[in-house]
Amino acid sequence: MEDTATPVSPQDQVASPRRAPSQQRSRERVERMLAAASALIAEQGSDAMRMGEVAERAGVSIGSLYQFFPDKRAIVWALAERYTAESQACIAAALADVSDAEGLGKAFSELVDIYYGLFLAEPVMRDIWSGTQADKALRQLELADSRANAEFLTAVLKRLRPAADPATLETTAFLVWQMGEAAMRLAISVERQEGDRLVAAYKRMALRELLAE
Amino acid sequence: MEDTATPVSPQDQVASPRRAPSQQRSRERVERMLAAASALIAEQGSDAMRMGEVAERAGVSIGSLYQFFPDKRAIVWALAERYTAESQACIAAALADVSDAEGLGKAFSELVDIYYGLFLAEPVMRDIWSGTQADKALRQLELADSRANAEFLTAVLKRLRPAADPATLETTAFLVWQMGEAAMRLAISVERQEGDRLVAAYKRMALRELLAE
DNA sequence: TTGCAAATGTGAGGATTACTCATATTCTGA
DNA sequence: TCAGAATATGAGTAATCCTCACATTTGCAA
Repeated sequence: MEDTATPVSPQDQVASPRRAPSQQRSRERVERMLAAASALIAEQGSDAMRMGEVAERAGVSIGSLYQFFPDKRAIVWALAERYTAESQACIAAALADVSDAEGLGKAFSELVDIYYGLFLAEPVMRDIWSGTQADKALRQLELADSRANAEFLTAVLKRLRPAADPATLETTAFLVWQMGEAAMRLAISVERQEGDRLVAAYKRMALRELLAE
Repeated sequence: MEDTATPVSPQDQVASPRRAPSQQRSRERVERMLAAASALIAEQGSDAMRMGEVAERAGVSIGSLYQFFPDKRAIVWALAERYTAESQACIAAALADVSDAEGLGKAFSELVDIYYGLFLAEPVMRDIWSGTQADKALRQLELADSRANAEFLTAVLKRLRPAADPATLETTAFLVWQMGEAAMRLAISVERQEGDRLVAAYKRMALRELLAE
């Protein structure tokens, strides 16, 4: 008795700028809007962020905000996109020239530390990735990002274990990466000391899996 | 000023019934409210659930709803609490008499299958645990639940590996359990086939960790 | 039974907030 | 120079959570 599934329900749609700023003036204003949003998220969390407050702090009208962002989530999404783009390059570089088990262990361990440090230090990043499960657009972005990152890991695994089934390696890499993100979220939501222990435990667990044959 | 002492910080406080129903009549009505909420969540998700709609479907006024639930999240929380209470007993039973590695492997594998099946079959459970990251009260409930479940696992590990450091075993069990919940959420958000593979990969990974020395 | 306090029931309306739109202003290119 | 595109504005709209003053029902002691 269900309706025929619509290909894309409005809720799932990824929000993109309603109109790309083409003039220098508007580009600067959009930057101010994002900066204001970022500051407010750091202070209160994205849920408590009010559109009127973003506009006021950016020194623009509420109408201007909606000129470039179709809705509230689009602003958060735009910020999230920047983080993923930045981190992706970093991850690619760290894993690019890994060629043996020892190298993987070292690179992976460092990556986890960097990520954990980022989560601890960047309230905006923390907030955005916490809300990730609830917001479908964000969830899709995170999944896409995670798949991309997992591919770097898959590439390394294929070099280290050429005999293994490629599909299995892909699944393993994707799972390990996602578990890492979940471990980070968990770690930052408990006491710092326990968080550290959990991250360390994750490292051991992940490496055991990555290096198993 | 208020005589009713409510020593609570509004944001983080776990929402409990504003007033426990003491008469038979009101208990039945509260049940109807929860049933209506459950149905609506199954249909549209808890985010799209409207308080007015819950009241209407339960055949009560909006005021009655707020007589027993301080806010919208409290309804979701009440439903979540039931699921956790139910599943906890099931988990305790499954792990209670595990005494060797083989038994753990079997019991754990079955538990994962049951959980995965539940997530796939129960839209309400799926929805509630998806929103878990965003809602602090829900997150706390899930953490508490997870710790409780991890304790059963810890007890088993202590029996199997009496020489190991207890604190390490506790961390391992908690992490493995949380990773399991994350794996479930991941698995149900991708294609069924990939989800199955991810759950299988999680099983291998978790068991390798649990049975390692 | 009767009376009364406590428990419960009600729904119009207050308050907040995301978002729109008619209109005004600024910019760009020919 | 000037038409039209891009941008800016903010009062107003709509949706929705939740309150509150008042009505009704229930439990129970006299």
